[in-house]
Amino acid sequence: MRKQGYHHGNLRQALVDAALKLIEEKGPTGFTLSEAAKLAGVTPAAVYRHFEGREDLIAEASRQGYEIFADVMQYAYDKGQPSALAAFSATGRAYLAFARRYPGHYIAMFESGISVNKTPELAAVSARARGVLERAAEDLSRHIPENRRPPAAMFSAHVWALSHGVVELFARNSPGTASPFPPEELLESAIGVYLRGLGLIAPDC
Amino acid sequence: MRKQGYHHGNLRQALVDAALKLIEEKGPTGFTLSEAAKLAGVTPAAVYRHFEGREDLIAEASRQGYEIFADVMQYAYDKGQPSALAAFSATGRAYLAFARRYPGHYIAMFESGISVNKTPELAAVSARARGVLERAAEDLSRHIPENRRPPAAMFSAHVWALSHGVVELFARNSPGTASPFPPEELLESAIGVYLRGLGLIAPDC
DNA sequence: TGTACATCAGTGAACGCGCGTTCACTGATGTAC
DNA sequence: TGTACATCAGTGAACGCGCGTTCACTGATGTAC
Repeated sequence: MRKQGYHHGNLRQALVDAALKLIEEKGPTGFTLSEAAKLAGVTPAAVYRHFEGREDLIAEASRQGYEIFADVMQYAYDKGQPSALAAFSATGRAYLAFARRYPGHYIAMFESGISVNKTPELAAVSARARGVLERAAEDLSRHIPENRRPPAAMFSAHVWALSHGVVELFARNSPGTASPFPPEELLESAIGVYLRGLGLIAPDC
Repeated sequence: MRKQGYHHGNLRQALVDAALKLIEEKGPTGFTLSEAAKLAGVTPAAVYRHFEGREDLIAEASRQGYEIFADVMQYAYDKGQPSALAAFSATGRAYLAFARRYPGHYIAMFESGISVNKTPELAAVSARARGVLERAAEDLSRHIPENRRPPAAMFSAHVWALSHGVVELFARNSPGTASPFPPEELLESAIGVYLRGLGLIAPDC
């Protein structure tokens, strides 16, 4: 995607990529329109040919992140089938894997302060992602005796929160809160204990 | 703490309070030195009589937060004694309660990007807080048969991550990720399932 | 194939703004005698 | 109790900076004939 003359060729995506890189490096705070433009080899004013402004650019970065995120979760879910348990665990792992592989997207999605309701497209794709995890939870909840089955939405919220917490606290170098365990192990073991608590896997293994 | 004349009386703390209020309202991004000074009824330059600069002010806000946080956790732990289980659950609940009651502090501590190693005092008090949760986890882990007991540090990391995730995703109005459950219930139920998974509470109740 | 022209995607200069920080200053306070 | 003076905690003006955004412009591209 090198700029070669007056016209860039694919400036829109180049700007998104630049934004993602900057967000990853400096956080959503550190990201500036001007710097993203510079990184893409273009004048700040050029950005306005493709986006309404700074917020709009971040929103697009976030949208692309949710798109990947939803795909990744869906893929993990499908791969775990037909075992509801395997599908559920896989989506949890996929969450963490996504956060580690696409940190810029992750930050744009969850830490940039952009509301998921900023645009209809963003709302739709984030709903799709949440939907996958909720479906996995629902499948799983059918294996629990009906009378003491907690709502599936609660399941998925639990795992979502757990995954997000692990990412924020332990998968970043962030607030010095180093853990003696790698995040993957932490999440895996937590989900293991959790599923045992639901009576979905054998008590000792 | 009203300013009455040329001298303020307690400007240092007034600035911290102003910073906390602004951080709570606008996030760590939205917080500016100048605005905090204005809120305290003082010229931006006056801030430099009490702090080295913007970062230093945030660090102090964070430090005060950790101080309260550690106290709250300690109190919860003590109150749960002598039951290791009660003490452990109480610290988890205390985490969430703190986040809800002191949102400005919480954000300064965990979302402002200030490293816990910024100053020795900050490092010390954050270690104290973490220590309480780790001790609660250790007490609890003694009730698990030794041969299949996971490390206590892992426990506490799990609960810490879960609590943080619940706060970030569901206890804020933030990224439109509304949940049909109140955060307290979410955390309580998740910890319940988790403890059941550890075999520490009865399978069905 | 060649020319005229519309459309598009960039430029570059300029803007107003609020930021963090500095500096010499001055008003208020407290202490020594 | 009163005066002189050191210390302290503020002021207010100024700075340089980089930001997001606007505007009239111009160079490149593609299409019609």
